[in-house]
Amino acid sequence: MVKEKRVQEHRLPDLEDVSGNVVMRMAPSPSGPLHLGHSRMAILNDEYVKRYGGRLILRIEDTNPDNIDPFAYTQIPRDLEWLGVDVSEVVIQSDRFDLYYNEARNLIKIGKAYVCHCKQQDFRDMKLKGLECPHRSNTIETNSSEFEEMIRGSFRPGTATLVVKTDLNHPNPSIRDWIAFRVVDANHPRTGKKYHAYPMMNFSVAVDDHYLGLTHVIRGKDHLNNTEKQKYVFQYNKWKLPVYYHYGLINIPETILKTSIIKKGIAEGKYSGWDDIRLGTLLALKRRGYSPAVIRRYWIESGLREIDADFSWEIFNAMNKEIIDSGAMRFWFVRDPVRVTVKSPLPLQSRAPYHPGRTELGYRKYDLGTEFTIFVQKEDWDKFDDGDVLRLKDLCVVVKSGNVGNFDHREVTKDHPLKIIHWCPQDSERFSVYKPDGTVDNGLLEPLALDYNGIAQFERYGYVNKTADEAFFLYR
RNA sequence: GCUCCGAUGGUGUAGUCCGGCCAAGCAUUUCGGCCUUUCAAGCCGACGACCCGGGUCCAAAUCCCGGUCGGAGCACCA
Repeated sequence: MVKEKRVQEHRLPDLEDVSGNVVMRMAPSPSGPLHLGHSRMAILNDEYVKRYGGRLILRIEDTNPDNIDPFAYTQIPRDLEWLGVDVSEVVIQSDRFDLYYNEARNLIKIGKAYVCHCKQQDFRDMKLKGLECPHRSNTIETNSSEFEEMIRGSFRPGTATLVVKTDLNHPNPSIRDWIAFRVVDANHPRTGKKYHAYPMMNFSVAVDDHYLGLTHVIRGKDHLNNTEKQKYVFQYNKWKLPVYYHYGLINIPETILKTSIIKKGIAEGKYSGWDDIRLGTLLALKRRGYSPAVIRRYWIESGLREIDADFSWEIFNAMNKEIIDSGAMRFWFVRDPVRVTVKSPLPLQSRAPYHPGRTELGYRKYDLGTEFTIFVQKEDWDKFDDGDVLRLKDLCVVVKSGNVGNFDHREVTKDHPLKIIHWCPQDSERFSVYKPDGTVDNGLLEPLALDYNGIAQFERYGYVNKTADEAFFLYR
């Protein structure tokens, strides 16, 4: 009697309160292209929209002009396309100032927002103590006219904010009266100096989430407090709340993700660009040869749970290998080469499959003659002493004698295993593999590989993404 | 400090809501074996976990209480 195996399928849990189609969103700020960390929200949202049907809105949150890279407006949609995320609609917050202003006016009218002129530090101190700021009790008329002045640009930055009233006794000080608008004097990449009063994220997000008709919101745990703040706007307007999910924080080790650091590095010439393979941007991952499918699979497997976890490159790479291996042609790349002369009584020909599991793809064949030059890795060759017998992969068995390998009739069998090393023919060309740790491996690449583009496996070396001139190391 | 959240093998997760089919599944790593003219891939097998202490119950990974540990937030950033 064999116990039936339980079949495991990694599937995201169902969403709550789904009636018909869902409307979801992802809301990156255009500070730069998307990186691995961002991809989680994109994939999760996309998966659910695909499951239930509905719409996925890309909302670009560009309400902080100091933190915008114009390149991001065009690159983010491209990153998403590469990920296979289907965006139904793109919304840019800097197009929607009028909406935010009107909603603010409304909040003022119902007595739920006021214009405050406190110094930043004073405002914070009073909140901490649960005290009311002197402007909190201003009349609706005063607040309305002062807000219009904020909009017109009558106030200098730091001298006026619009504050949403919540509860000064809220146990969490950060939830108490929070700032909804501030005065910004900056040149916005899209709107220039047209606007002076800028909405804060918590305000514009609440308004947009409502007007865009979101049914479900999935985002990181770092927004837990923001969600609480935003709920006040929904409550004051009697709007229906979306269902919120907050997934846990993922620590992605040994990876450079911070946009500010990357930007600085590019400016200083430390990195070649957003696609420098040392970075964790999607552009870099693409260049190294990762499949977008692995990113999707990894995040689906990680699920929606609120646990903080470490990102596992080990598992990520294993998943990617599974996806790419069958398409990865095998080639010989000889690092740190030494010249070896092979001598044989009869002409030799080598024959190595492009893929050992897919022999229908054919073989790499070289006619070599009776005495010819090959290159092997110094590290390999040095492991043998004169008189040692070894196998040159897919070629022949030789006996080492200095820098000569003499043909030998012995075979590799189960009872007599021989060490097998790879090699490349005389007319191989110099080739470099760039690694994500910033180092470069120089060597020789076999002629039949030179025109190949795409994911390859350099035998006994590792998987790489090869272009005409160079290759980027993926992993072993 | 305050508020909130979480805790399943080395790692990532399933199961927890509605207690029993869980002497805990899957993946990865490691180690064996098979196959193989790559230290690749594939196949087979093994090792390995319910944070601690109480409680409820016939029965707890699952419910309750208390600890411990970890994380996030506490900006005129998003």
